[in-house]
Amino acid sequence: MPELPEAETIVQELRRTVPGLQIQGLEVLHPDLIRGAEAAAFRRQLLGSEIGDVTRRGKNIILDSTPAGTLVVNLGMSGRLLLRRPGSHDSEPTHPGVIFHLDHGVRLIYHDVRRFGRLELQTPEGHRRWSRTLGPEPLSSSFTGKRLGDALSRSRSPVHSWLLDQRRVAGVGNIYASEALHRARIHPRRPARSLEPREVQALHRSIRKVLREAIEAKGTTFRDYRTAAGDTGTFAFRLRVYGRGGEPCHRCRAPIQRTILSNRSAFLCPRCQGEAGGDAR
DNA sequence: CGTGCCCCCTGTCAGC
DNA sequence: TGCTGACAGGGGGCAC
Repeated sequence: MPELPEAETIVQELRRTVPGLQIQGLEVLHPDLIRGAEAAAFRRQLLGSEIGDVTRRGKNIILDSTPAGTLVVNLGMSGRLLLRRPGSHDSEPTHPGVIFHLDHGVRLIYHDVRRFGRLELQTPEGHRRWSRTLGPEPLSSSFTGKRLGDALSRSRSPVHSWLLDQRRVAGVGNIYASEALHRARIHPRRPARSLEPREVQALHRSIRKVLREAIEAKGTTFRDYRTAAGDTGTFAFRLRVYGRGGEPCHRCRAPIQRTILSNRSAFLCPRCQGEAGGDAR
């Protein structure tokens, strides 16, 4: 569910509150959410630690905690990281998984209906190793059109599936893959290596643009995603293809199609995104 | 190694 | 009013 813009939104909100707070209590209500260690060890190491910087890698939320290590939170499909201050009038979450009790009565609640999400405490060395398995950050200056083109040229996968692979580019998921390909006018089934140089450049630009715009809108809420404050993101109103099967393309009015690629839905405009390639229009 | 498919889990909604 | 099946922002594991 949550992709880079949703994780980034949560990080920005957490940064305003949690750095400097100590973990006074920790409830692990669903031990199956804890990766890489027993829930008891996870809890023991984090108790008493102080949360430092909050950052992001791809779709993952990273909380430095001293001396425990690096806490990596992946939200899966339905995960939320909710911040609750004492005296909050918000209703209690229905599916809490892990609750961090911080200083001053502040609670950080990991909430997840489907429990596809994961929390993992990593050592500095383990964290570096894990980070190296992910592709470049698409909003960083090191993510260039040339680098994208080189990587695409080594794969026969449909470009939509390629974009979902976190080892290629970190942070793009099903919504923004469909959106970026529509903006770049590339059919999602095109083999990655078949893209022309100008199509690679268009895709590079559209990935960065759609991610930036979605961050500005605090992400896309379809059903489960919420910001740390519990708000919905507003980018759903600005989606051009995702979730719009049968509705007219905003550009050419042709009906948007839904198709299946490696068991995930991909949305496209069959007229704007010709399967044969950029020259076939 | 790269690629495709199944599965993890719960909730919601459309169709009968 | 149920029941059943399809589907949902992700990703790990396994077979080929």
